[in-house]
Amino acid sequence: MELIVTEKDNAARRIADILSGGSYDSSRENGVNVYEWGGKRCVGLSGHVVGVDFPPEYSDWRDVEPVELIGAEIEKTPTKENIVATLRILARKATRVTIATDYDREGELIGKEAYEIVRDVNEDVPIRRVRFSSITENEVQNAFDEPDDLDFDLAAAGEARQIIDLVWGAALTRFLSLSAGQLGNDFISVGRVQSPTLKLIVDREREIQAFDPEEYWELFADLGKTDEEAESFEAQYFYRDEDDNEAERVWDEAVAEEVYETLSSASAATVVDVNRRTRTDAPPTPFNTTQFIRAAGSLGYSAQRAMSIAEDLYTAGYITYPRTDNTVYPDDLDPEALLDEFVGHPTLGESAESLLEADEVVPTEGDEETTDHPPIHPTGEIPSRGDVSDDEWEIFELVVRRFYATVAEAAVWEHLKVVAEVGDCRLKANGKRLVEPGYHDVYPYFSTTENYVPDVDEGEELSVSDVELEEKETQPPRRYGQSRLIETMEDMGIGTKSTRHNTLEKLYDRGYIESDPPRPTKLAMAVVDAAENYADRVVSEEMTAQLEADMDAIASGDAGLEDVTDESREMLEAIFESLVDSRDEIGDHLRKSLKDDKRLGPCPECGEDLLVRRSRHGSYFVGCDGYPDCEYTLPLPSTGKPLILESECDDHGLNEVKMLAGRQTFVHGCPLCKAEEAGEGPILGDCPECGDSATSETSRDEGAETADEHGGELAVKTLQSGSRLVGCTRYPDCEYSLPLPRRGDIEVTDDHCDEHELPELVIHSGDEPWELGCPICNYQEFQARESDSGSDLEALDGIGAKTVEKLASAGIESIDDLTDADPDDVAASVDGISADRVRNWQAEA
DNA sequence: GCAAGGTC
Repeated sequence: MELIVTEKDNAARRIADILSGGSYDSSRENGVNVYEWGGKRCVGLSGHVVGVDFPPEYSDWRDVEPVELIGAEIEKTPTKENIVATLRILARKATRVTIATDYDREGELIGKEAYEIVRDVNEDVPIRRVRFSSITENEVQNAFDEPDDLDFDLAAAGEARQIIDLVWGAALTRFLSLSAGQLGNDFISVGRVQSPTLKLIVDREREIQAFDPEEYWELFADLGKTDEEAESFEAQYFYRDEDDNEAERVWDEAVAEEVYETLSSASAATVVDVNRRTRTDAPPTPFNTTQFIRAAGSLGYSAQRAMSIAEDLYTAGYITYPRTDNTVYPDDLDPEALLDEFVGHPTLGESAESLLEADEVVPTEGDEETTDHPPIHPTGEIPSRGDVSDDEWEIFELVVRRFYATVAEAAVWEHLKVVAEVGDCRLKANGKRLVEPGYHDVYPYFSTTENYVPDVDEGEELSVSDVELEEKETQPPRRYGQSRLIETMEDMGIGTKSTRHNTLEKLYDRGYIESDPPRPTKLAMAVVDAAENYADRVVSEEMTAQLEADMDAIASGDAGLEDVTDESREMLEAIFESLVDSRDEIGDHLRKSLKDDKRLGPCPECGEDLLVRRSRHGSYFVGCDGYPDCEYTLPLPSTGKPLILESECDDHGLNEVKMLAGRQTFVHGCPLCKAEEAGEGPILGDCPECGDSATSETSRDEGAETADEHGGELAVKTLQSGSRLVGCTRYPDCEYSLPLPRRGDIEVTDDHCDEHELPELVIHSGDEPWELGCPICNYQEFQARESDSGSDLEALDGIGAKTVEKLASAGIESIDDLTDADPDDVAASVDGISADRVRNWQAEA
């Protein structure tokens, strides 16, 4: 039996299909698909099925000096047990094994991993390697006709990367985490790819912080043809700077005022130059992963989300493999045949038909041509609108239309630049018009906004109106968005098409960046600081550049794996020599930054810092750094993850808080203001659900360093809406609440309810005070009455059982009846109810 | 519980 091993299941199935002429059988072994035909079996791995790690005796971070990891042995262990097991079973019976993993460096290493598993159970079986650049009939048949051997040097290059990444990453991650005492979930990570990416974000933030805005002025005027009623158009003042370049910004206010005077007092401007030119706007190149992420980003998708949708569309067979660097369609892609698949489709058909009308369909090409996967394009399989979600459809359509665009005509713009003179001041207007929409017709994702400037002749007089002098400030550089970061990573050569979006996600998870576009936390700044000072290499792109060069040397046989990894280990040893002496200093800085990220401002009770903390249950709250001496706390909303904003509350000097919860994200504001607005009134007694006297089993967590240790109490609260209730002081962790009437002053009496140990309440409104009694008893009675009368009218202020009866006599049995009724009619037919009272109820309803 | 790289 011949065993064929591919990198993934999908490739295994397609190769089986090609080699068997469609006549393969499939079965499942340990949850792994095996395709079988005429004495051959084909099985797909799932990328790497073994991983590198240190032996178990190194696994306790506190027991091992991080520097010891540098010289530690490294083991390879199966990470996908079921696949490894299946491979072993099949390999025992095999008389020949063919490795058909992806045609790239990592594919060679994955192939070698399969090779070693096979060799382990079958010493003699011949093992060969086939390489093909895309899974098509021709390529695959040719590859199998001319098999080759595994390239062990190329695989070794990949292994060197694994070792260097693990040793540097693990040793430095553990060192920083230990120095700051951050063990467990909140460890502080460092790595060859993540750290330079983080530095990129931090460097930009430093520029922003150091930015000193400068004032400048810009001047605009509307110009119009005097002889007709054509629309006027906006023109901007400019001058020639020292380098004879056109400049629009005026840095001197006096000069700006002078120009303003000249323009305002002018009655006409003379056209001194008219410049017309056409510009071809070439259609975009085929999608690689990065450009796909960028396009999806402009539709509002995060990098991670875009990739996840693309993976789903790929698995379902609608688009090709989404992880690719390739921007050149392979020879075997027939664009016309692919366009044909869309002909007649209700929304995508028309564009395809128009493209097929061209004499020749020639796709664009990008700069990068690789051999493993084609650029992302539709397969020709089209989902029904109901088969996929709206987001999936939007991404699918984007991929389809990008393919359309790559085979469409260029667009043509006509630019018209007009320069007019007023005295010695010059004004210019840039008009543009899309004369040939070209690919924009089939790819509507780029802006095609035109700017109107009419035809004018040199020497023509134009009217001048609406002269404006605008005072502006230079702006700091903009933060990188997710897609810009991924593009920059690609330019720097760090990460791969498959990992760059995950790296960003990792930075979010580690608490290094927040929000979108991502902003670095104080912790991130401190980590980059520390790395720059002591391990500059790990935050630089050179580490990757050097690694790439070393890997090339290994692959070409000019260097051995050991030479490269030994040298790398020596460099890391040298770094650790200076690092260990500064352990405390580094740890202090990291700890301080971690606290800065959580700090809101001074505690109103003791003056220490108020910090955002997390309870054992995962909910967030504000607690005092002086705990346990100071037990001051404030609640935070239960939805979302708090983000501390730069803005401060004027009253309390606390930073405002935003709650990040996807689309439900909202600004909560100053938590102390919120607590005051919530108007916590007098404390009535223990909360029956979470109070100290509550007998609930889930109420306590021993040793939790949070306000949760104190039982909740019931207080009278006034919400922002103005409605009042009796609620728990531990809200939002405890949502216990009791209703209170909307109007009237609440008196808390000294009498207590025997059953609930709460004070009796009296409501003062109008002439006679109303004894509400214990709020729990009151609520229970209310519920009982409501279930008796079955009417929702009692929910309204001042409607009790008696009023319900009265209203029923007038045919009003529900809130709906009441809102439909005429207040005067009701007052006329029901004794003791005024029209005004009815109007109040209607307003309330 | 560390990295980065595959893949789902």
